[in-house]
Amino acid sequence: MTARRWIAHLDMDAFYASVELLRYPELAGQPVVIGGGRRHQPTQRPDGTWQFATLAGYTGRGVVTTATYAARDYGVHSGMGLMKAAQRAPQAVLLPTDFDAYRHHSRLFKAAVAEVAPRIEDRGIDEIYIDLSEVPGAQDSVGHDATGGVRALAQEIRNTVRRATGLSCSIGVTPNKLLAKLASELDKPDGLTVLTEADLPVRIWPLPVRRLNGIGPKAGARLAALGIGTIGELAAQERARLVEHFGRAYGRWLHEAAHGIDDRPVVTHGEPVSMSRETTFERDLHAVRDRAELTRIFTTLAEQVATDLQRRGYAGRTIGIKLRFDDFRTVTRDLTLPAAVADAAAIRAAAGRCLKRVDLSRRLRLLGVRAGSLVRL
DNA sequence: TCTGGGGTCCTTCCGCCA
DNA sequence: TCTGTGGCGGAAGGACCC
Repeated sequence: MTARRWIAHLDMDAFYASVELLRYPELAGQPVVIGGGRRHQPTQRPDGTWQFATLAGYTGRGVVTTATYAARDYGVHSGMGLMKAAQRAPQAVLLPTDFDAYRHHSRLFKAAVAEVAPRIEDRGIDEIYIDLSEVPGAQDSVGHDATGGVRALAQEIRNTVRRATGLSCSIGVTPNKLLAKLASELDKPDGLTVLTEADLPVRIWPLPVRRLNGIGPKAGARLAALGIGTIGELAAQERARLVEHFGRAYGRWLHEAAHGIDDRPVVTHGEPVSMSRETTFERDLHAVRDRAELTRIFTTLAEQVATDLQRRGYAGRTIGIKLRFDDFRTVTRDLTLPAAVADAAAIRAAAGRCLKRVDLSRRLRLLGVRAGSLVRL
């Protein structure tokens, strides 16, 4: 009897907002939106209670990073412009993002999971994949339930995360990463879903294709134009038809994904590929009229990239810039150097050479600096 | 009143070279 | 020498994700 492969996907529930609720428990149950700039910091009244900003009257270019479930009930969701969110839920509390706090709690929950199951793949600040296949107990049956052992293990992980952080998470446990990612969303928040291949037709096929990790807005729209809305409808397609419309690699992937096939391993270590800093201006800037301000921002970005590289012990051989114009068109320029660099002056100089290759007659809304082709120092 | 910031990966094109 | 082919690195853009 060969061991069954069990992959878990763990997703923290409304992570940023939930971390903020640890700090401000009086906001529990209220619509709260995280996003925007440094202003809108809560201020403490003389009696010790907090005065919070609300979305009402918000002006600026920020977007919603996370919203509590109460705020989502008003139709507010991440990625939405804060101005639009303010129309839908003017009474919602607005809190600025505090990445240091989220990183701290991210480390806490990942360390807690590692105590139970050490084979973890990092997928950003609030989610991970966990290979449970070889964790003691995962292959055990409980009564006639062949998934009983792994279910108990996943429940133990959820309890451990809650003990370590006070936060809830949702877990999906399935034979692979693709299905685990889908499963973790089926009973969110604070849910646990275990699926096998046999559950595919009933639990997965009714879902819209957009729920598949790897089908975004573009592919979703193209599939819709072909009359394919659900994962089941995608699974019913001839592979050749999908290859014909989407190319060999992506067409095959679509076909396999719809049938729940995914052999990707859980990758427990990874080297960074690039490091970048970018900023959207409060108002659009012109290369000539706002030259001094742009120069200052450009230099700061180069310094930030240099600091990030040095702190983490890397140098970059390819330096690049990113510009976004007032019409939202984005261009990039790269320059590969003879040797990798990590100091601000060299990055600034290479980025400056990139900038000379761009037509700057339109006003700019964003500027970014990037280091790629990283090498360890 | 549109549309953040930090990433990864893939495709395409182009020049260079064998 | 002419033409073709194929590999490869670099550059640019795009799709997608958290």
